[in-house]
Amino acid sequence: MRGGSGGGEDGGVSTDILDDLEWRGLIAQSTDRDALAKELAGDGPVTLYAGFDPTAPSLHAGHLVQMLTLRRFQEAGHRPVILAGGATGMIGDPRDVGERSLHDETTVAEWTGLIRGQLERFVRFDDSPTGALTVNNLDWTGQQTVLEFLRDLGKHFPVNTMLARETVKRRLAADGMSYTEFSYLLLQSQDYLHLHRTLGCRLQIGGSDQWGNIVGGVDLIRRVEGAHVHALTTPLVTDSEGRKFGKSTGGGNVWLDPERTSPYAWYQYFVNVADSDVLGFLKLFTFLGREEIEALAVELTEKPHLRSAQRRLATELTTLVHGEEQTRQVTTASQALFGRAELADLDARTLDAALAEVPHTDSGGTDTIVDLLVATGLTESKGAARRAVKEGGAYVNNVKVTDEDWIPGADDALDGGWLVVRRGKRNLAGVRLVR
RNA sequence: GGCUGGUUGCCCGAGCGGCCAAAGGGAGCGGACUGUAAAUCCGUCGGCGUAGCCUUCCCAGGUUCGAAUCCUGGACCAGCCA
Repeated sequence: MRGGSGGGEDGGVSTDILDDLEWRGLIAQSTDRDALAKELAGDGPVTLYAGFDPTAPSLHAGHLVQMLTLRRFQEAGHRPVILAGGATGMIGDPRDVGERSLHDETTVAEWTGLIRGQLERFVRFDDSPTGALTVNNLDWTGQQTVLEFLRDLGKHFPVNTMLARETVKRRLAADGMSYTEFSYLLLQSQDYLHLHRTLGCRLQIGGSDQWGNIVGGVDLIRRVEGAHVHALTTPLVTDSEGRKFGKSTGGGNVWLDPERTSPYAWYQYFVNVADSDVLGFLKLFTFLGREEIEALAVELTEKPHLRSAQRRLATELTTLVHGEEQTRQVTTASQALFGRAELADLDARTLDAALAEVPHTDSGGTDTIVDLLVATGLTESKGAARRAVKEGGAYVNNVKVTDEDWIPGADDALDGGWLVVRRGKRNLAGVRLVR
């Protein structure tokens, strides 16, 4: 099937990438599927790309689908190109909800560098024909003049087609949209054209919300070059309640940057995935094969309380993003803190290691439970902390604390001087008593 | 450029001079039940030194004993007209 680039390097590679993607539920829309399948099966690697705009200093879990899909293609013998949107990030892809605020050049440049570093962890870079490349669209867009943009590029875009796009229609029906965002399509289309010309890129992938932008590039290439290239989108991943994947229950994003979302919190996010979502997520976000996932499905039905599927999902993804060492630490911490073992039985070393993974702080020993909840970040204000105590949601060393003025005594300290403070069922923090 | 309507807490949305830290819903949070799941039920949901005080209802002024509510100016959005 595949060209001469040697068998599946990481093993377990499916014989047909599109079938595998289909089975995983990773295909939302695509241009001529048969033609694409034929090209992918042809001699030599197909060069494909996905673009990522720097809209924040870090990527979040929602970006994983695309990155992992690039990797799936690479493992199937194709060449992935990662595009960092240094230029498009300055403009802003129109969303349904409303105009984006612009970030200044320095910020975008900085963020571009940061997300680029994160992206490069997911694919393999080497000199082989399937070795990945990274590009930045600022390199070919930054120097372009207004006249070039309007004459050479703009001429190929009928406004009526642009107006017919779903996002544009929705925005015009709601809050309207600036010319800036309206023009975004042209830049992304130009990217595809550029990569087609310079790297022979023949496939762009992206989220299903990118369909219009991607097809814009396909059309442009057909008009300018007379070539037929492809578009493939992945579905917007939501959980069974329709929430966008990668939003923590608190509402914020789950970030790849360990400074923003600790590896422990990252792991916990996936451990807590609902039963009804976990199998789908295993298909979408891991490289486990059909048999393994089916085995986990059986386990999920027969012994749901073990949460094997969730644990596996969390372990796989933490390893992928944070590495094996971190994963070992957070799983150990999770076992210690959520395990059935008595906290008092844990030794100082275990506690040190486990509590290092959760928010922790020092206390002189005169802080009340309310102060400790605030100091560890378990609650956002003293009011919220008092509420937590009043509602019976505050615990120290697994014992409920009901008095707002409770102050830890010397014999409350576990080995190593630790207190394990908990809010609700699963929000943990460490406090080290220092006197 | 003109006219009309709009801008309220995380989101949606009521309020139209005092009884408003602001109805209702959603999300979130806590509890019960479980399996660190879902569903359900109950509670909670601006901040603080919590029978009180402070900061909020696009922004800046003003009227008033008192303004989210009235007036003036400004910003932004929508619809219609040009």
